[in-house]
Amino acid sequence: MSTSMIVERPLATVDIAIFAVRDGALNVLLVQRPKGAGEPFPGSWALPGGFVDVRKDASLEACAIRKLSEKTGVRAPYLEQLGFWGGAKRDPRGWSVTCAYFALIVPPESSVKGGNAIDLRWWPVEGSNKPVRLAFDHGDVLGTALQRLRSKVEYTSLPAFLMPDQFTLPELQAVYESILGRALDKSAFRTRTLAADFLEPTREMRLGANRPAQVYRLLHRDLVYFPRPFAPRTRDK
Amino acid sequence: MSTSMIVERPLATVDIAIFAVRDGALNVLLVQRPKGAGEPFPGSWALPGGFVDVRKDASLEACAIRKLSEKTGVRAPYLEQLGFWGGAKRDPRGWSVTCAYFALIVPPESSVKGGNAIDLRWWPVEGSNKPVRLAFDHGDVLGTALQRLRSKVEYTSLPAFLMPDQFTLPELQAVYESILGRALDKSAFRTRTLAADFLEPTREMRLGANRPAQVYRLLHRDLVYFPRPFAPRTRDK
DNA sequence: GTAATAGTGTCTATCAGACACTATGGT
DNA sequence: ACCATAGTGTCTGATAGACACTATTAC
Repeated sequence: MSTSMIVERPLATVDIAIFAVRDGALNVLLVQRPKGAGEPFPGSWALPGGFVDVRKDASLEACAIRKLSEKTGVRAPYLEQLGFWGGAKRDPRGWSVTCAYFALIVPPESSVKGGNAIDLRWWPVEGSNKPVRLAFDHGDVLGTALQRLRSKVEYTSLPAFLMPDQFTLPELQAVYESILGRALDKSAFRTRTLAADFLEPTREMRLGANRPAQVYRLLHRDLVYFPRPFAPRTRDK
Repeated sequence: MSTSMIVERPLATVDIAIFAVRDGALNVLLVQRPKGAGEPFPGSWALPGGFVDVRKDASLEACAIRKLSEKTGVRAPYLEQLGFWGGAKRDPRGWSVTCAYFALIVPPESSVKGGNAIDLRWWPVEGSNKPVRLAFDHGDVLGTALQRLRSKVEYTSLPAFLMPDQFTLPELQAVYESILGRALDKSAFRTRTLAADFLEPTREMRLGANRPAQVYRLLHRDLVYFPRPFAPRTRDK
């Protein structure tokens, strides 16, 4: 049971499924694997991430925040644990464990070139399709992340973290609808959202070719759970 | 970015929060740390677990199932991922990651001595108190496990996995109530539980000093989500 | 019968969905 | 005035909690 018994340690990586809304559609950020000799899955797309650096990183979360900041420049994302995947076969280099995170960000205005990242690309998550065949078991990881996202959208304020600082209720509703893939009733949406008490009206109104909309901002950065999920449609006439 | 760059790998462990109901109360299984020289937290109680064995274990889940079987003899527990904890400071032996699982079992009739485990003990989880000061950051892990358990009890069939093969509805309700720490309405409980369609009546009745109760068994081993959580009390007169 | 618990029926408060209605800007 | 979208009011169906009621056994 002592450390000396441990002959071999698994590889340890951190990977992040980073989501953002671009042009009204949910996107995930992927990175292309290097093509050097001995690299696993050369040229394939993968979730951003990599080995834990036991010198630089004080914790797994610090590691995730570092990687996310390196790739996107975003410093305060919504970040939660997604899960872990570990086994002998998932990485040809050996027994490996990945601790996967789930991040929601507001996409940086410039392209996502916070660092040296030219092999970085946003991929739309259309329907339930995976963007491409991903490296390692990242297809599973991304699938789990999408499941988590869609499930939490039913009963939490998650999509609020995909919004810019200022937004209107119809804009927020559109994001809910685009992730859920179905329309929601305006009245019910407004009632439950405002009752959940995580939005604060600003003094501004969003002007357009119609009646202006109240602009809101987040009151705090906590995830709020609604008392019930959106009900499945009852009257289907 | 290649493997050769990795000078040091973190330690990788798997730990399991194993819960069971004993004498009507929720218990967690803990193991006492060995007292040998160089051992971290000698004599402290900890969650069962230990290093991943890259020779024996095909995956993290296989590792968890192996450890659980070694400690309890139970082969088909309810098992889900709980989360991961990793950092430089949590284990004095070095930068370490633990992948923590969450298991619900029916306590073996004999004491929990499936293996060589004499330093193994069930601890009641009274109120929200931790049983003792635990080794490593296992207090945090156990706290998270309890939170998860209590939260899921509000809106899933989780407690069914703490029941023996055959049980009655009042028995199941008692388990819900003991985990939640509050009474539930009998009628509402029956309606929602039976509507969720994961119980199958057997031909047996549980006899006692009163009207016999229908005995049920699980229809399948999937976790069922109720459409809503138990509502907070509305009429509090 | 009495005690005790299992199980049912009924009422009501709540609330989300449906949907029609009003409000308010641009053009 | 007309359009388009923001925002509100009202009805209704579904359902969980409350709680009283009935059912069935042991004694």
